Amino acid sequence: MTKQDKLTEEKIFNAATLEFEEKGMEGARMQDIADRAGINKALLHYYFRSKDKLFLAVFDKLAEKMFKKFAGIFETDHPIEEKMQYFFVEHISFLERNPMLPMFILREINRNPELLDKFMSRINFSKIKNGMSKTLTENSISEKYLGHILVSVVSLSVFPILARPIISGILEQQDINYTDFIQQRKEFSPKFIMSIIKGMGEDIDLKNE
Amino acid sequence: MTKQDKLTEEKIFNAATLEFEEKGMEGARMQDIADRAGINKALLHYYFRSKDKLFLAVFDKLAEKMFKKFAGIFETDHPIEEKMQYFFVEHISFLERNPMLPMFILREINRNPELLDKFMSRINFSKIKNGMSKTLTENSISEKYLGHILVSVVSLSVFPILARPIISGILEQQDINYTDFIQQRKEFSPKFIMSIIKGMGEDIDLKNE
DNA sequence: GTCTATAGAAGGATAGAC
DNA sequence: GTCTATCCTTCTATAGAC
Repeated sequence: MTKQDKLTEEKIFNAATLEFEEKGMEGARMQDIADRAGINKALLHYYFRSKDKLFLAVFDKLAEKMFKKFAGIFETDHPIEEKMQYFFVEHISFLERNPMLPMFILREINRNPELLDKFMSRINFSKIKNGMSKTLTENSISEKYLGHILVSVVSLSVFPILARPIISGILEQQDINYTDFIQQRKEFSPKFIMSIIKGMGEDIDLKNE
Repeated sequence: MTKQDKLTEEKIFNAATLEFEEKGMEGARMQDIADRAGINKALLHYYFRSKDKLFLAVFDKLAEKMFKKFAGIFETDHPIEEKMQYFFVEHISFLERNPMLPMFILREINRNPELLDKFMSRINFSKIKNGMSKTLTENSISEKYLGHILVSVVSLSVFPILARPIISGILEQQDINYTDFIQQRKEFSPKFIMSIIKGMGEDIDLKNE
């Protein structure tokens, strides 16, 4: 493979990534990808054979990107409070730079459930699990609540990005800026999670049974 | 309009609702809608003129459905704790019966931002705002945190439904059933929100400034 | 490796008979 | 009001020249 090949393939792949991420498999057009890459439609097929194969390559890269960033943040060895502060700042900042990523992943898995396997193979859940279970023990919370804490963490960071247009629309009615709102959430969300964990420790119904 | 007209139009509309909700504007096929309604493609155009008009009618109905259920739950006049318990049970149960609804709304607004206006016109935010601001005052929390509480509430109820395939996949690895998990969330989520509100009241950084 | 031209399939929309 | 047949556009994919 020559230098020129690599360059063209990369141009195509990057163009396809932008196009698929924004419009999804069903909305993306091979012509638009070619235009974005500054080449011509036939070349797409020369390098990737079909739209489906091109899409799968893009999905795989974006699935890895989504999870790599996510898991990496959890791997630190700090106390839970700092870990949460670090997580929300880093993860929400990441999502601000990649605002289409969560919608892309969820939309495409919803469209074609077979993609879930591809996505799951990118996930190494044990790392996250290990990083968190110590924290739970310290707060005398049963491990069976790990899932509920993690889902809450991800909900609080991802949903406000997913629902940006709607949230933005409602905030505007109150003269609040969406971007400002998101900055505030980087600070508030870890406090919210700490409150939840603290509440779990106190609530007899949620404590070790 | 005869009785037969009404019946056919209804059959078409219901079939279209199922089809659009599941596959979205770009994934839905007029042929599939016709098949589902047990009639033929030409009749779709006779009643709704175009795919776009049919889609808009469906979107409008589903936007109303989504918000009606949502706001209605907030309108009760009970103390915050009961209100939250009621909200999560009712809203998550609603989403279990309509698991595609949140993805549909978010996907379509993301695809075509013009739909946001249509959606916003279905929202009467002041009702919710009034219902909640009394609660905030009682807990000596500034009204400027209303948005953060509401977004957190919706995040916790909607995201676990949106991300069902992924969450389900991860839970399976731990031998946990997704449906059981969701039942638990009906009980836990209001506790989480109460912890957050309580934490706000105690946290000097989040208190009235 | 890259282009132009075009084949071929799919899907939305309409004409016209009943 | 409902159907069959068909048009027309759009889009993926390939053939073939350079």
